[in-house]
Amino acid sequence: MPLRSDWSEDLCPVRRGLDVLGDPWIMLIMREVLHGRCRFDEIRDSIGISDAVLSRRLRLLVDEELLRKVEYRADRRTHFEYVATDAGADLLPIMHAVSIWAEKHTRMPEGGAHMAVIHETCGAETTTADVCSECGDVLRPGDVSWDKPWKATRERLVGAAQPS
Amino acid sequence: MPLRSDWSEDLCPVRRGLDVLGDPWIMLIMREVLHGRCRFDEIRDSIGISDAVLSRRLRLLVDEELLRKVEYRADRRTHFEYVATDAGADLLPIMHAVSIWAEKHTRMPEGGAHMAVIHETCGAETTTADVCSECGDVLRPGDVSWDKPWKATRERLVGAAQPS
DNA sequence: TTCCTGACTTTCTTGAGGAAAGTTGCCTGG
DNA sequence: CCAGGCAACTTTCCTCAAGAAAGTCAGGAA
Repeated sequence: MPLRSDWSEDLCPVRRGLDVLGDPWIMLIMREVLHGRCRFDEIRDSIGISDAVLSRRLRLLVDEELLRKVEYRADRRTHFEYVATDAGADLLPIMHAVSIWAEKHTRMPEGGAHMAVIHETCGAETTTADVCSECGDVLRPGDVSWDKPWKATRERLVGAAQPS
Repeated sequence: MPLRSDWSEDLCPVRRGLDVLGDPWIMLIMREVLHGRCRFDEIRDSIGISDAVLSRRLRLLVDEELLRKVEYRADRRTHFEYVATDAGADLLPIMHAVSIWAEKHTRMPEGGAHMAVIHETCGAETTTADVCSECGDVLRPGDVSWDKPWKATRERLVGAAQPS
């Protein structure tokens, strides 16, 4: 439904999933939100998307209930931010799977390094997508950090917002 | 590199992965190949892609070494078929992750049903993406069947071709 | 020789992507 | 009280990809 063909009525779940996820920006936007970068300009600047496209994608993601748009007040101004719903937070295994695949099968560019996914609950690095390879627990955004040596950061992800 | 922006030099593996996988057709084509539908016209007819786009995508997938194009003779004619490389076969966890997500978070259309992924090695259905939730083995295409009740099929996937 | 088929390539129109500039409403400083 | 910023979009314009349909080409088959 979002871009070209509408596959939301397809019987095969892979196709129904790709109806939403088969766009390169969707996953990047969701990744930023799960990293706590939730404002329009933060997302735009960190992934390098044009205003027009970001605006369209955010509307789509709210329609599809992967994000929820909420107002909040900071420094005496009203801002908007986009927070993940349960459906949005559940994209984490797909991101892990993509990341595992890319580390194995794409060429690591100059200055790159291995990105470790740390399951903070048990402290170990996990090498599988949806359950921790060390302790077997389901991986949820709030329990996981992404360690990016090339940026010298280790960021704990943020999970789904509680439904208001 | 494939469509619009080139993200193949990005330091983040998620972005490098999406450089190739962030297109709805790529995953569908690879799914057909892993199901043993390897010829141009088989792929076209089963996923409903236009000739021009399929041709471009197949060239891309061969360039990126997810597929290999091979000649074979059948019924006294020479045909071409596209077979998965190791990198192509390793997309399986991503497909599983997409399918698990879609079954949980998209509306099941009229006439649909749950698609079970069966790990034939142990005989159980697996509910995780990359290792069998029952026995813990790594899931490889040759050991997995997709059971689609709405088509009354249970197809064993085909793995990577041996490098020639 | 002509027909058919597999595997594309070409043509054409519509619509999405990307860059840049314009818009709107809230808020602050002078 | 007015000018200026800023956040969050929307508009405009140009180029290029998607999708539909028709054309191409080579190897058998009738």
